[in-house]
Amino acid sequence: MEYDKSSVGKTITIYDIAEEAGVSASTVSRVLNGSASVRKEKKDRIQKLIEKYNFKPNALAKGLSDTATNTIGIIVADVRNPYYSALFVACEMAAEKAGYNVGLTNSLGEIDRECHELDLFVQQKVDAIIQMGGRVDDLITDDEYARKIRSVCTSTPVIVTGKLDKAPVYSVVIDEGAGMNLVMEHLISYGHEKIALVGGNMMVTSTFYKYRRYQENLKSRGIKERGEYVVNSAYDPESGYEAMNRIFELDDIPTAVIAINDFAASGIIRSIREHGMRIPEDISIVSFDNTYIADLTYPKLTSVDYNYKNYGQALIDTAIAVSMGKECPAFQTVEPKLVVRESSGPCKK
Amino acid sequence: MEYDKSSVGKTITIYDIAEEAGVSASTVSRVLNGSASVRKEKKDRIQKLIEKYNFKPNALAKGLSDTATNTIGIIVADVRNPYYSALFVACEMAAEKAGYNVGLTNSLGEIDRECHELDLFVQQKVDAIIQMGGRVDDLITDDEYARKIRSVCTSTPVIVTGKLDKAPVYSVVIDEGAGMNLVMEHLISYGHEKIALVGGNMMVTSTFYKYRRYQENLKSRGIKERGEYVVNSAYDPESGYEAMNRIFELDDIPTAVIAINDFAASGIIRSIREHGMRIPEDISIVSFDNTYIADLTYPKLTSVDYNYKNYGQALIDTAIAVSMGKECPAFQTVEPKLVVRESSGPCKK
DNA sequence: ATTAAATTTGAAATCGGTTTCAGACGGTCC
DNA sequence: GGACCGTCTGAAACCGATTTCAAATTTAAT
Repeated sequence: MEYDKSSVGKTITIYDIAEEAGVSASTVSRVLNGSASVRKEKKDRIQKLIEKYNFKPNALAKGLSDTATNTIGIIVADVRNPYYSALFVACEMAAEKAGYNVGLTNSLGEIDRECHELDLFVQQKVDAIIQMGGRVDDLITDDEYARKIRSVCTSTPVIVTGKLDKAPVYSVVIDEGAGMNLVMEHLISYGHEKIALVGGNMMVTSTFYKYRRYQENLKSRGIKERGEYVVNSAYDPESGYEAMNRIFELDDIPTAVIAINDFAASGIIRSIREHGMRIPEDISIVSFDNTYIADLTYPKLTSVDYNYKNYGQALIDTAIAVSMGKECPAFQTVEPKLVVRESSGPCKK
Repeated sequence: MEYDKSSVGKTITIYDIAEEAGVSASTVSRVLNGSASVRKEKKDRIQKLIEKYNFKPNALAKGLSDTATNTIGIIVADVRNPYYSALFVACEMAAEKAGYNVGLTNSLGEIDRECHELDLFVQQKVDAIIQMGGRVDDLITDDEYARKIRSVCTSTPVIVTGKLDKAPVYSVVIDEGAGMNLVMEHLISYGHEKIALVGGNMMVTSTFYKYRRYQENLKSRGIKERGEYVVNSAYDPESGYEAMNRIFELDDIPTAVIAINDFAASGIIRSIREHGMRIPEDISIVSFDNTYIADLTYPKLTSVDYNYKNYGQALIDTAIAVSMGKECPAFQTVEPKLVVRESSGPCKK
C-alpha cells in the first residue's frame, strides 16, 4: 500500500465543528467539557461530528485560556539511571490516575541545563515542577541555580526531592539518614569496621546527607573515619568502577563498601571481581535505591528500598495540591527500608 | 530562611514589558525574536526590562500563533528499559543541538495507552512524533492502532522504528535481520545447533523480524527448527527469568540462547545460574541492544550494538526534516554490529 | 531644502480555545 | 393571557504571543 506523505490534512477546529453543526463555538465547547447543559438534539449532532472528524481540541489554545494545563514537569538527573526511570514511571502512573500529564527532561547533573529546563517548563505553563536530585542547600550560597529556583517559584510551584531552605519550594525527601543508619547497623552487626563509601557527589543533597550520617555512625561507635575510604564520583556504572579501582590502590583495603546507588554498585562489583575478590566473602557491598539492578547483579545486591510507587504518588499528590493552592506541608519524608540479599555478609577478619 | 509559599507572583507578559518600556507589544516581540530591526535605544530599554523581570514568553501563546512548536514527541514502550532510555537521551541530545525540545511518554506496550499518547501529542501540537517499539505491520489488519496512526498522520508526521506500510509514516529502523545474521553466524561458528530464542512478543516489529531471520538461518543451514525453543515473553528481567525457566523444563536443553534484549537477558542469566549451569561453558547467551547491562552482568554479555548516538540523530534529523516539509526517504536503515564479550563460547558437545 | 528610499513602529487581525453576559425560548402557574 | 422562571444559546471579550499592513520617522541623495 502506498501513501502520499505530503498530504498533511488541514487541522480542524472547534469552529469547523460548530459551523457544520449549525451552532456556535461556545456550544461545542460546552459539549466538549460538559460545562453546561446543551439541548440533547444539538449535543448528539455535535458529538457525532467530533467522532466523525476525530476532533481533539488544541491543547495550546486550551492552556492559554484556562488557568491550568494539567501538566506537571519533571526534571531528573538522568533517566538512564534506573532509580530515576522507576520514579518517573511511578509519577507518570500517579499523574495519570489524577488526569494529569507529565513532561520529562534530563539535567545530566549540569546546572546550566537544569536552569534551562526550569525555564522551559515555566514557559510551557506546567502546573508544577518536580525536580529530582537537587543540590545541597547547605552548600549553595547564592549561585545561579538557587537564584533560578527562586525566580521560578514565583510563577510555578516547585517540588524538590532535596532540602532547600533558600527558596520557597516544597520538599518530599527520602530520609537518607535513616537509610544510612540501616546500612551501617547492618554492616556493623556483621562486624565490619573498615567501611568505604563509594560514589556520589557531595553537591547533591541525598549524597551529602548520606555522608553526614555515615560520619555520625562511625563516630558514635568509636570508629575513626578514614578519608581515603570516601571516594566521590558520578552515579553510573563506569564511575563506580573507576572509583572502586582507586580503593584497590590503598594498602589497607576495606571489608565493606557502601555504594551510593545500585547503578554505581554494578560497576563496583565488576571492579571487585576483576581484582579477584569474592562478594561477600572478601568484601561486602550494600547500596541504595533497590532498583531492578539489585536483582540482576551477581551476587544480588543488599540495597535500601524507597517504595517507588508511594514515593511517586506522594510527589504527584503534592504537586497537584500545591498547584491548586491547597494547604500542603512544606516538608515531607519517605521512610526507607533495607532489603537484604546476597552481597553482604559477616566480616571474616 | 522562611518563605511564604502562597505568594505566587503575577505572571508578566509581553504587554507588561511593552507598557513599561513605552512601546507596543509588536516591538517587544521583534526584540525577543530579532525578527526585525528596532531602534537601538528602545531595544536596550526593552532588553533591560526583559532581564529585570526575567521575562520568558508563554510557549502556549507562541505555539498558537506560530506554525511550529519546536517540540518533538517521543513514545517509547518503557523508559525503564535501558535500550529506550539510552535512545531517548540520544534523541534529546540531537534535538537540543537543533534547538528542539522533546517530550516523552511510556506506552508500556498497551495499545490503549499508545493511542491516547498519540492523541495527546497531536493536541500539544508537537511538530513530529517518534514512536519506538511499534507493532508489526504484517500482523496488523485494521485494528484500533493502525487506524489511530493513520488518523494522526494526517495532522502530524509520524516516525516509527518499525515497518508500517499501512499508514503514511516514515521509518528509521534497525536492520534486525542483519543483527540476527551476526548472532547466528557467531553461534554456529562456535558449533551450536540447539539454539533457543527467548523473550519478546511477535506483535512487535523488531521481534518479529528477528524471529523470521532466525528461522531462515536455521533452514538455510539445514537445522530443524524446534518450536519449544522459541519462548515468548515481555522484555524485562523478570519475564526473561520466567521464560528461561520454561526452557529448563524441556528434556533436551539448548546449548545456546538468544535473548531478545539485554534487559531480559539479565533475567535469563539469573535463571541459568540458579539451574547450576555455567555461562558460556554449559550455555552460551547472546543478546540484543548492547546497553550498559551487557557490561554489568556476570559474565558480560555478547550483544548486538546499534550505536545509539547515530540512531537517535537519524530519528531526530528525520523528524525535523519531515516536519519542515523537506523531502525525506520514507525508509531508512541502521546497521548493527556484534560486540563479543564473555557470555558466548564454543559448543562443547 | 526637497524628495525618494529605507528604517521603525503600532494597530489590528489571528491562532483556537473558554467564559461571561444577556437575550431567546419554552414551560408552568394563576 | 400574562408574569415568572429555568434552560439554552450565541456574541464578544480574553488568554499571550506573532505578523501583516500602512503610517510615521529617519536617513540619504540631489
